[in-house]
Parts: sequence; C-alpha cells; structure tokens
Amino acid sequence: MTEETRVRFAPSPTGYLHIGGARTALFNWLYARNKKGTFVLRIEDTDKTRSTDEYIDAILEGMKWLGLDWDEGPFRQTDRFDVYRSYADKLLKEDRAYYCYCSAEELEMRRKAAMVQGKSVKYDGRCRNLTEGQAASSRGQGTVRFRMPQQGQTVVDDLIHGKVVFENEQLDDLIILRSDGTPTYNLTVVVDDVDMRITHIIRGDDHLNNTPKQIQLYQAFGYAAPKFAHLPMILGADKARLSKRHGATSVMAYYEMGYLPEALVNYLVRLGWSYGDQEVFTRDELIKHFSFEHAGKAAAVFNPEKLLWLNSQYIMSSAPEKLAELVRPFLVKEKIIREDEALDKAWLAKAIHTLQERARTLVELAASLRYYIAEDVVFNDKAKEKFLNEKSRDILEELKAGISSLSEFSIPELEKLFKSIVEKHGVKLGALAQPARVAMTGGTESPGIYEVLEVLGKEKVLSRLEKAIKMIGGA
RNA sequence: GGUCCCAUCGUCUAGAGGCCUAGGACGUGGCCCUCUCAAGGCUAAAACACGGGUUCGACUCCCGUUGGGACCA
Repeated sequence: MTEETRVRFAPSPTGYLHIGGARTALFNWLYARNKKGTFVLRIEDTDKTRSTDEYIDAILEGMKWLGLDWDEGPFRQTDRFDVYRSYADKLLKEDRAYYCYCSAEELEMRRKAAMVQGKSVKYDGRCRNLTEGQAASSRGQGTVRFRMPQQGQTVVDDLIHGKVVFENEQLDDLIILRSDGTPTYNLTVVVDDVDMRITHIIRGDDHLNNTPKQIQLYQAFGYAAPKFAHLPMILGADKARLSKRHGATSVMAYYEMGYLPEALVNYLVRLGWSYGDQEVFTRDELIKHFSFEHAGKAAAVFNPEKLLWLNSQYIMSSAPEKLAELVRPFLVKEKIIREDEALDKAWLAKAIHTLQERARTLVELAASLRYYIAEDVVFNDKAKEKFLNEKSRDILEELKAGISSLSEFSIPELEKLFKSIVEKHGVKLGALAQPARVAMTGGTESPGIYEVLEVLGKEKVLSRLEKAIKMIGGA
C-alpha cells in the first residue's frame, strides 16, 4: 500500500497573496488533487512584528477566490512554540545541538573577514566544543545551534531538478533557537513538516539551498526526508523577481481588474508547466494531467498580455448567465446600476451574449453594458459629429418610421427593413448602420446593429432614434 | 566571495539522439470575412547563448566558457 500524499502551502502573513505565492499554492493543490492526497494550509507567522491577522484573511480570501480549497488547517506557527522548543531540547539533550555565545557583531565581523579572504561565510564553529566551564560563564543569553555533520554529502531528491548534491562541509551550524528562545525558520518548518507528515514539499527554488540543512534536521529527529519539488521563480519583464514595481502582484488585484479566477489559474499553471501544445484547460483537465515531469526548471517572465488573452477566452466561453452574476459588482462600481437595483436576468444574459466576445475583462464588459442599461446615451463627440448630421437625418427618420410599423420586432425583420431602406437610397449598409449605432450606443463600436436593437427593445430604440433626430435638427 | 540552480523566437513553451526545413501560444505586421468593433480564418517576420568533445548523426548526452538567478544575509 502506498503512502498517502500530503502537501502543504505555508505562506507568511506579511503581505497579501501574491502571484508567486499563488503559483506555489496552485502547484501544491494540483499535486494533492492529482494524487487524491491532502492539502494542508499552514500560516508561518513566527515573525510577529510583520505578521497580521488582516494579511491572514487576505491570503485565505485569495485562495478561496482561486478555488484552492485546503483539507487541513489553517494551522498557525505561533500556536506551536512549545512544540518547537521541545524538539530543540531533544537535540540539545542528544548533543546534536549546542549553545553558542558569539554575539551578532562578532559574527558579522568574522563573516566579513571570511568573505575578504574568499572563504565560505559559514559559522566558524567557535562554540562547537566549549567545555561546561567555558559555557557556564555566559550561559543564559546564548543561541542554540544545530551541530551539522561535517563529512559526507546530503542529497536533495527533487522532482524537478533531480538529485542535487551538497557537500556537508559547506553546511552551516544553523541557529535553531534565537537568544530569546524563539525558533528560527529552518527549525519550525522541519518540525511542522514532520508533525504534519508532509510527504512532498513543493515551494519556490529560492529554498533549494536551505534544503540540505533541513534534511539534516529531519535525520537528527529520526525521520526520512520527504520528496521535494522546487519551482522556478516568476520574474517581471526586466527579468528581476516579480515585485510591486512590475504592477499588480496581489491576486485580488486581478479580481478588481475583472479577471476570472479560472483564467489566472490557467495562466499561472502554464508558467512553468506544459501539456504538449495545449493552452486552455478546464480545472479537471489540470488535475488529471498535472505532473512534475512536465514542469520547467527555468524562471519565467510574467506576461500580462497573455493573461489578458486567456481571460478573454474564458469570458467568451462562459455561460452568459454566469457572467451576469459576476459582472454585477462591476456594474455597481461603475455606477451603472444601484446596489439594490434588480435586473432582468434573462435580458441581462442576452445583452452579455452580444458582448462577451468583445470584452476581455469584467470591467470592460460592465463598461459596454452601460449603453444597454443606462437611460441616457453618452455620446462620443467624434462619432456624433461624423454620423449624426444632416446627411443621416432622412435615413434615420425612415428607419424610425419603418421600425414603428414593424409587426414583429426581431432580428430577421430588422435585417429585412435595413436592407430595403439601404436599397432604396442606393447606399451601403454602413450608411445606415453606423448612424443607427451611434444613436443607440453613443459610439461607433458595438455588437452587430440588429443585435443591439433587439436587446434594447422597440420602445428604447424608437426613443433613442427620436432623440438622435432631434439632436441633428437642433444643430 | 562561497555554494547551488538555470539557459529554444520579444514572452510562455513543445522537444526525452535521427520524426526539426525546430512545432504551438501570446504579442507584432499583412490578407480574408465584415454594418463598426471584436471574434474567426489564412499568412509573415521571429529562437536552439558560445566553444569543445561523445556519436554515423546532436536542440537533445558530457565538459568548459559566458550570462542570469537564488541562498549564505
């Protein structure tokens, strides 16, 4: 019987869920779902000065929006200080760890000296073998260091990079407890991963160099090291690590900009993973096909253009009824409807159906819904000048007359009417469609004119034509 | 500075020695469709960092160089 797969996402609540974190969470989630394993969420909040509850909520919110549900947690490291302490005590008792009384200033000086001499800047082991007497003199304010083996090699078994070999003599006697007794990152992460029985550690490759030290800690505690998968970093256009100055990095900022979570997920997963030539995936396909065999090793540049394209693909293929729900907050935000205003769902879906292949985001969708929903048309000056003038008055009059006497207000009937008017005047369809379009929408870009008219309905169409004709007359 | 990682079009990537005249996608240009804008279709330009090996044969394997990145901080 094979062991259950257990993975975890372990963010520090020192900021919102950002793109890089979301990608790490996503790969963990996909791996867990693919293996029918367990996805654990752990909040690494030991840095009390920078961690806040607000950020914890923000991270959970981001994960929920992306649809990354976890099976256990969220656990908080601040609840577990006693556990870390007991693991450290165990190492101390077994002489796998020792007290170190070197001050931060001394260490800094020696580090600099080592760097100048071109030597490895690791701890020089000064307090490694202090006698009881030597130690007793300053006991109390020391840090606790892990006694790293100095011979042999440590091998990281990585699902993406293969076996990565480190010489143990390069490994530092890392500090596991600070002089105030608080645990350090390398201790908490190993203790938690041991306690939570994590089988696969999937995280950014900025942690690869910490891994051999953690493996040694695992072994000191008497456990076999888990498998690792170190994901490449996500970079900005300038190839520097993605950060605020590259624009939106918070996941929820993409919600605000009108992105669908499916699009972001799809984009993020393709950043460093592929499945042949396929670009667009359903969630089930992602879960089914996901594996580290197709994961890349190289850092990837975040490309907002491609994300936007993917979003437009998802908007195009979404059910209008679903988009109607999703676009609502954006309609409110754009002040197109009031917060308590009800809209006819079927009608809204019909309107959206005409717009979904021209809106790349929900924000754009909301913006173009304005001319369907709002009472007054907002005219674009150039469009008005070009198409609502003396030249178009007669033909618009005729259109208005034709429409009011139409027995059936439908797309085929409207099309017939337009064709006959155009034929009679000996002009191209555009000579009628464009003025009509401006009269209906205020601008020159819209869905097909018959669709626009049909969505608006006879009454609104007639009143907008009336208004346009009046505007021309008054000019 | 030491250690580790990485390297295919501008970007994301396919490629597990002959299938490569290096494929797809985004973006960009052109054409078609067309009532506008989109969508869609067709099409063009665009890459194996460099140098050595190994091999009958290297984008693919090995070594080095260069360049990027991470960690130690």
